[in-house]
Amino acid sequence: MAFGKGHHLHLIDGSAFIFRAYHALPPLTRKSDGLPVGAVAGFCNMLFKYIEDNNGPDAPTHAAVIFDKGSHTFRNDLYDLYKANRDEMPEDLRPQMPLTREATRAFNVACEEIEGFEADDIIATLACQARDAGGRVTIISSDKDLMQLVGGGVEMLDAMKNARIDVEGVEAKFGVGPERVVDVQALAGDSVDNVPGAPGIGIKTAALLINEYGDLETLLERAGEIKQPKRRQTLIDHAEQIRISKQLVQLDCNTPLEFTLDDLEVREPEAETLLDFLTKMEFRTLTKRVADRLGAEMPVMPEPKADEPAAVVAEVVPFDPDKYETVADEAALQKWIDLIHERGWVAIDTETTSLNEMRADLVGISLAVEAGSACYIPLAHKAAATGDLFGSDDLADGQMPMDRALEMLKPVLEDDAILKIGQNMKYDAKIFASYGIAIAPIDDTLLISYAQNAGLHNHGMDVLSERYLSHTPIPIKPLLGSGKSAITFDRVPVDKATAYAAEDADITLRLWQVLKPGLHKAKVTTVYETLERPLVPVLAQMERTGIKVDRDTLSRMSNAFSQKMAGLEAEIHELAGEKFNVGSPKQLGEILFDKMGLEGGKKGKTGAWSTPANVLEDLATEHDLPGRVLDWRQLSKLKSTYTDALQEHINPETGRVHTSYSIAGANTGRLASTDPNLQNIPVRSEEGRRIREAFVADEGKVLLSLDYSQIELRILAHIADIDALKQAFLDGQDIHAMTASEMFNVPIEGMDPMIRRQAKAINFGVIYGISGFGLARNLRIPRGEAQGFIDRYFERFPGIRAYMDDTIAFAKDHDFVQTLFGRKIHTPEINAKGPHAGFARRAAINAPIQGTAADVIRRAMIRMPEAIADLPAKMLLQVHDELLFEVDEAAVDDTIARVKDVMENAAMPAVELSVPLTVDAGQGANWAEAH
DNA sequence: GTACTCACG
DNA sequence: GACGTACGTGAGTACG
Repeated sequence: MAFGKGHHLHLIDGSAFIFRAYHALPPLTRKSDGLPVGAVAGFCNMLFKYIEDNNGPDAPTHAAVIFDKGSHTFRNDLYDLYKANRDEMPEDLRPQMPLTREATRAFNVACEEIEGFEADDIIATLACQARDAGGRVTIISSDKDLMQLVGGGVEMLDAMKNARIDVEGVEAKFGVGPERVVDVQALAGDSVDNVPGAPGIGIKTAALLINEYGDLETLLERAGEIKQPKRRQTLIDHAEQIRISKQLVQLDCNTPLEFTLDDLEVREPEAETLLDFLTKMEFRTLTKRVADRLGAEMPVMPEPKADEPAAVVAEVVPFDPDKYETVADEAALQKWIDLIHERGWVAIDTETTSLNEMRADLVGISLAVEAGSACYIPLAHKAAATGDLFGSDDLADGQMPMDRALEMLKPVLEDDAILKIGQNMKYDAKIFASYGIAIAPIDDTLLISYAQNAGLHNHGMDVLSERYLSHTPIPIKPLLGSGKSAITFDRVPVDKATAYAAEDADITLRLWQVLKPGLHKAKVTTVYETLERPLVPVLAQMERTGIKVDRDTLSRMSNAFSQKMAGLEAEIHELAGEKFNVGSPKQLGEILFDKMGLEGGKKGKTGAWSTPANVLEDLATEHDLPGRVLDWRQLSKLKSTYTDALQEHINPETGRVHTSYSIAGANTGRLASTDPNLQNIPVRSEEGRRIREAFVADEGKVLLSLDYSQIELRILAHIADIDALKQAFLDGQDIHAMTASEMFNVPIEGMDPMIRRQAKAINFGVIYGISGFGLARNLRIPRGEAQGFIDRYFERFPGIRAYMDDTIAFAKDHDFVQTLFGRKIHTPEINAKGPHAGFARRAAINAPIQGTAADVIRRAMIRMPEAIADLPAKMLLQVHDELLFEVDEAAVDDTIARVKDVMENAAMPAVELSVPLTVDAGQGANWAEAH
């Protein structure tokens, strides 16, 4: 029966499948000969999934995969720049192209291509024919160029989002119906295909115009009527270019075909042909799945040799918790250790009783050696006791002794030839360190993602799994519960623990397979290998060392603060004439602005009064109350955040505070310190500064603080290449005084401190992406005056303006900015419109400077352990431009010399800065003295 | 959970 | 012409 009513044609955009497969998978190769087959593997998986998903009641009666063929088409004759901006096809993809055709035929799906025609035109022609014959059509593609075909029984299916696109979908995308899509595209152009369109007109404006004038021809004829002068002129000037653009985007429904719709009838795959092909490609898992599906026997496949790592499994293996093994005895563990030796790598994850590594006890270890192949080794799970709400303290059955397991694993974990892969390896490294195991070498999926994707998204396992594996990990919450009833992992039943823990290792391994090749593609391999990965053992050691904090000092201060606060509170209530919660900005606002009627208050987005310090400072001239509140707030902050909270963080076993640094916390490359944050211990106010007296050196030792002097300004001077600034640094001048001297024509000798202060504010402002508003607020001067300063500054240092413009232009082009060491910081909002834009611009200006400084100190830290290995000195803390050490009194001078040398030369040899980096040193019995 | 406030570089 | 603005963090408290 000829194709007609009741028939349903599926047209698959083959190129789209290929490119998705290519980019989604790591560059896999065929084991036997190294032929690149990653895209073919992904293509086959997608095709197989498509076939499996389409055998229901709405199954297609006809189907074909359509490919492009030849690079020159009639569109190139119309416009020689058509698709001229396309990158060359990647080297390792080219040889896979014929294989995708072969794969399609092997699946017994019609495979069509015509020399000199784009797939889109063949699809258009077939869709028109099928529609005219009264049948239905589904185009499987997300290419917006094909949207013009939708309607009259033709729909699209975006396989990636699994979303059907009908007429309404097209209208949502283009703002017009399918029949006017080409008109909109002709106006808007298309940067992907290099279709010029009308400059300055995008989809939104194009749809607006087409809807107003009906169609493109009418619009062009009546262009003179358009009100907006710029738009009118654009359309008049570029009418011809727009008409050509329309021809470029208009699909051709009259492609000469050498086959008919009836040739595309759906056929069952032939088992032998298909399995032969898959076997030839050496797709083990897919071959197995296809064999199962077709009821055929699994063909014999060449086994990977035992003495070399197996090929990365190319196929997408489904997640299946039932497949994970619980390892309960030595024999089972030995089997896994053998597998690890065969592979040369293993993904590993530890389960413990606490997120705080210093207090955590090991509960179990999970391992994964290939996608879908993972195990969990329970080691300290507690038995569930009947009738006892709190469970038993006895160990559960079916676990091997922890000592024995660690004894067996230690040689593997410390084996130079075996790569240990983890997600946030610093955590696991610290756990293992507490059991005397120095895990190395390592890879860390969190850091691999950070190196290539900083600024785009977070790098936690949940996010990465969703994003790169389309898989939602088993949540931990249901296992542990929350709040008071929460249990620790050792109380989780072993079977549930296995499903959860082994999956984590499995996910980690798959993430590594997907993400690791991306380092090279993004050209950040060096960043990862010199700035991220080596930091893991360094920070692990620093965190485990911790810093001694004197509880009595904190406790005494806390009591003193309490008393002062009580006095202030009474005064405040007296002044207010009523009692209220001084700590509530909402209540305070009501007292100040509603009751007392003071001016100058602003409300936040919740409608409550906002009472930040700067507002209270202004009000303090009017009334006594705001000043008291400011004093109270300072004490409250110091007490709650520092003197009280810090005591909670003193580890009872070590008597020290062990912060945790997140390597991937800040987008710019800075570290972030948590639990507690030791990077924001007070220093600016005299009262707060005394908190630092509680950070002390152990007996017989001294604290050393070494910090970079003006590192960000030096880096700015280098990057922006400002001769005057560079010279000032070379001469060892006071940089703020020099700036003031240049700007205000005053001599450096005997300079008014106010002038210098203003110059200093400007220097900082420059680093932050200065604005008149921001500077005005900071210096508390009128906005116009601040703007005058900025103008004068740029006049005097034109290179700074050039640097800013260049940086923003670079960010707009690339969607990222870079540090001197190649670290990429993505700026996804840089091309956004509206209030985000200014924000993104300033962040883009700041990121290379802040990031380069962060890179420098990272390099210093990574070199430090070796540099001070023979000294009785330990590195304790990092505070962005400062490193804190604890050292025997006798070795103070040696340590200072050694550390200074490492820090001042940290940029070299990778980068030779044109300004010197200088480091100041201080020492004392506590941090207040040392700083 | 979000908003506000404030500590640091 | 109006709007909203210094960059990067973490944490404690109030409040719905």
